[in-house]
Amino acid sequence: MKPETLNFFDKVYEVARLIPYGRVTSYGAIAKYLGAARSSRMVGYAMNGSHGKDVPAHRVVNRKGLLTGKHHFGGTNIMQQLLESEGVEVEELQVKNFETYFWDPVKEL
DNA sequence: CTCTTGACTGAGG
DNA sequence: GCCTCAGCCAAGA
Repeated sequence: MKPETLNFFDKVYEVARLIPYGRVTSYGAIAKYLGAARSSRMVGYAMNGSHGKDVPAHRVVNRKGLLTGKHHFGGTNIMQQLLESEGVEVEELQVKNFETYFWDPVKEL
């Protein structure tokens, strides 16, 4: 299929789906991979429609490893529990050893 | 068309 | 390292 036909949102979803199990990445990393490094906010904005799709949005956090989007997972600590169930240690909405779990699509793909 | 909203980021103090 | 400010840009009203 032609990538040109894919919307910005769709591209975000595809990259998010490529995030390995037990790993996390940042909005900026995804944006950069898409060639829109300055549209990091759009990545998060796009995740609003990620529900109902196979997008592991819980593996996407901000550059500090903070689970800024947890409010979009039902309002509770669902996002954190999802990560912990994958082996990612999370403490107070923040991923521990973030650099260790960090997965950069630009480098890994 | 203009204006607002945001799951962000980098630079400066 | 933390806090604050400004820039970024797509989508929706």
